[in-house]
Amino acid sequence: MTRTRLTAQERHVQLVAAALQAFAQGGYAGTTTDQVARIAGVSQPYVVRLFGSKQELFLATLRYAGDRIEAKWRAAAADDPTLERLGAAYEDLLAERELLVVLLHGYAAAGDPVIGDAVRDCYGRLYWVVRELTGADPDQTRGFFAMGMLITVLGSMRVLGPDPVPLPPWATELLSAFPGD
Amino acid sequence: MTRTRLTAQERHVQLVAAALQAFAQGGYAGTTTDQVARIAGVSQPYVVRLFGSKQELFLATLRYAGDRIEAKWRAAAADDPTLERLGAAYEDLLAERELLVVLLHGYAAAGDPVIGDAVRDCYGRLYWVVRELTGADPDQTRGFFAMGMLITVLGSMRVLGPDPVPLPPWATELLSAFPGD
DNA sequence: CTTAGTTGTTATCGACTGATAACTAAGCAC
DNA sequence: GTGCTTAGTTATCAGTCGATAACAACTAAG
Repeated sequence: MTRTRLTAQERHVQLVAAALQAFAQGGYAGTTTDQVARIAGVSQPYVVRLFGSKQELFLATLRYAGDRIEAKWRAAAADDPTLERLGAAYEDLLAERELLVVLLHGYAAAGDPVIGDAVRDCYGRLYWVVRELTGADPDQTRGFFAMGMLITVLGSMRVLGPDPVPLPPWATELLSAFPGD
Repeated sequence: MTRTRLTAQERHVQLVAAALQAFAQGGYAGTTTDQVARIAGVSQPYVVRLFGSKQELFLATLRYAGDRIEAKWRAAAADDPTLERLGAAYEDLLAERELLVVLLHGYAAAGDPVIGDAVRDCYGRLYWVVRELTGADPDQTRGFFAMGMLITVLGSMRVLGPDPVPLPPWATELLSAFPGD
């Protein structure tokens, strides 16, 4: 079987997808470029060369996650430009938990100046998108993002989303009146 | 100068404090036992031997952070057993950002089964404490934790708490109507 | 003083990891 | 088909890290 050669651009896309899986699982420091390479089926040095460094790959992955969330929200707003609709769209994203978890890793790792800048940019972008799409005032928007962070954390803890752990009592109670379920 | 010898118990306490600083900065995988040892002024192998493994040290640090938050809330509730009061107490904890950030690292790293169990236990404990102290219903409690997660993430991003980064416009707007400021 | 328990250190190792360099081969233009 | 560009590999390394083992030093009891 002859390997199919991809363009550098196609390989970039494929590697970011692989990195999303890997980084969501292990975080920035806890993931090796070799793990990403194996998922994508290429050699480890090639990953490093395509992105320049592991950090650049992580930043690209954060940007990708932000892009996906923005796109999801824009699609939802085209249907109904309300916070409720966007909230439902965000809950849908739990189906691809890696998207949210990799950003959570980014927030936690914001102590690193480079990652901090990237993650603040991402958050700010999403903030303006929500305001632009829904016209919600800052107070409502803050409440929206608060619930979003709770969903994100619960998703990361496997209490929400696919393949949840056996739910402890506190979790079932906390989620009992959850709009989306 | 002769080194002061501490009891193993005192050393444990001191090392958890050091680990809190270090793990908050770099996360679980991104922090070395040597960094923790240097902060505490002991040798790296001694840290490992006292806790058995790096993972045990991290778990001890998570428990400590949970304990501190619980204690803060109990003290606040003795003053006034309302969600508002506990929320103000939580914002006060931003002064010790490491406490919140190390837990955030824990949530993000919940993909590891051992850390996941620990972090779910911690979250559940805090959930019951809030309900017990304030008598709030699940719906109100969920809103409380949602705002708590937003505060935690913004604190980790250095947008809230001590030594903030120069605030981008989205951040000032998001915080404009913030109760605590 | 001596013996024993506890606190701590230095020495060392095997495994791992990101990165670099040198090399190979596929596709495309002419 | 020949030569150039681009995609991808193997080989290798210097640095790092958690862990283990062996040893040293302080303290207290009898």
